[in-house]
Amino acid sequence: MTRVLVIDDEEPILRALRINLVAHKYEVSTAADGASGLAAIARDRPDVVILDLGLPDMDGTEVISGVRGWSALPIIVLSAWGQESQKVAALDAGADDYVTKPFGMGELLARLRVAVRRAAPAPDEPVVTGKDFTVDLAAKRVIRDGADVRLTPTEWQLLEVLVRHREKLVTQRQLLAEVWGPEYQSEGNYLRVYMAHLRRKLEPDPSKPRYLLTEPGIGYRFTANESVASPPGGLSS
Amino acid sequence: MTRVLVIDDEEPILRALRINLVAHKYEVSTAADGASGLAAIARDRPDVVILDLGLPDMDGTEVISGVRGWSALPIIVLSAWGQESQKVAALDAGADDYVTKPFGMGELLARLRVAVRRAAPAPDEPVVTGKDFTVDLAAKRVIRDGADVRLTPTEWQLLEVLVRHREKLVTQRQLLAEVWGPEYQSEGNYLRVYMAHLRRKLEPDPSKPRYLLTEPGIGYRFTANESVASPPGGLSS
DNA sequence: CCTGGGTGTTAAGGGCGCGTCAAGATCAGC
DNA sequence: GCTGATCTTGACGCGCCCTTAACACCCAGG
Repeated sequence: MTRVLVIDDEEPILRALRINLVAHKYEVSTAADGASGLAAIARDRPDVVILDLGLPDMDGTEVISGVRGWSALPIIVLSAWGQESQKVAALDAGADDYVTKPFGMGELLARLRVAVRRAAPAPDEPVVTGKDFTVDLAAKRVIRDGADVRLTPTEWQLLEVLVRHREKLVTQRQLLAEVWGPEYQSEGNYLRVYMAHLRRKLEPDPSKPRYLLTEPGIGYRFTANESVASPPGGLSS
Repeated sequence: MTRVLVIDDEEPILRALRINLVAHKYEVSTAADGASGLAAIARDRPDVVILDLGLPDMDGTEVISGVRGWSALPIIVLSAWGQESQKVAALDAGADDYVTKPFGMGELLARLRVAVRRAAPAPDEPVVTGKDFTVDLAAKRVIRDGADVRLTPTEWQLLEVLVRHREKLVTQRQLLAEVWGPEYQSEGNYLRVYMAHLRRKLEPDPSKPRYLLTEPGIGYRFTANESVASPPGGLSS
């Protein structure tokens, strides 16, 4: 079920949106100001955000750029005023769409469908397999030696981010922001602890990782093919 | 330059759009009806389409679904009427955005930027390859003789700056500022040490650099093609 | 031939990031 | 309220990376 976060301080609008969204099979959560909205995004990770610009505590574009610093999730902006410069500012700050009040619920729902449709471009290979285990992203399962490997929620989130970017290097900041939230970007300890967990559960020899590789000082990389030969020239000094 | 196709049958709107878009550095082509519009999309492959729904020969949603059958290029719909059901139909048919006339040119340009921004997830050329090695900026990976070359964080940052400005000369001050920070602009030693590291790891003959060239007294240059031939004839002065 | 500025090369030491472990805190289920 | 699992937090040792310095080299000019 698609999860929508509505950030708005006007009670009637909030209620109308909630009723309509729930009726169309969305899972709805709400926040009444920008600060709690940002916190809710970091905590709940909704699939799409509907953001009213007329918030009591901060400017709407601040909320947008606060999110865009670490996530690309779709943001649809609502606004009461027709100020064109405000529309331009919000769109350029990173909003995906802009709807002016009063708006028709049918239109908002259609724009919501567009945003969600566009954000789900991953019907490709949900199963990644190494020689020692298989990761099924869609089924959220890891199979090793024919048996399920039990992963805790945090372990799974971390593995999922790495597998989605397989073969690519993912920086520590990016991993921390996507798994723990943007305010944890300096807690490098978490990464080391949970990478150790994953390696103990997945690697044939946890002390010599073949799949979950460390790039010292930068981040981590998940790789399925073992094309890690020793360079012929060597690094000998 | 971003290429925009405008499909509209009203001459004044067409002219206004063309003038504004060209003024903002877009490359503009036009079509006056749905059939020629579809033909133009197939032939020219524009980066984004602006489509007026009020076409003489066919319904706008037919044009949209005709495109969506084989391409995901961004489509922004223009319409004179406020009919909500029409908006919903166009958006559900696959349009990315819907702007109602009369519209402000600033808003349309902002929505155009959003569409282009979203359709171009690869703004930089991530892979640069020489004859002896390959640099993959997106994956943060260097491959030489089929094997990964291990680079330390500083080595990678330095290489990244040089590759981003490939073929261009980068001054020492600029390199120092981008890798070590603006307060290190006089530490010329660092540069020489790390250039030596990179050359030892990447160059076939580190003492005779072919890719990481020194411009004495100014800075360094990364070059992939060795088209720096000396004139064969003897026209020396 | 000598001199000096800019460059290339190498080596050594100190600091820091990484892996590891374990105990306390927090949460979920019964 | 208890119990087990999970998350958080701190400490510690090792290896590697950055820094730094010393020296050889090339070239231009005196």
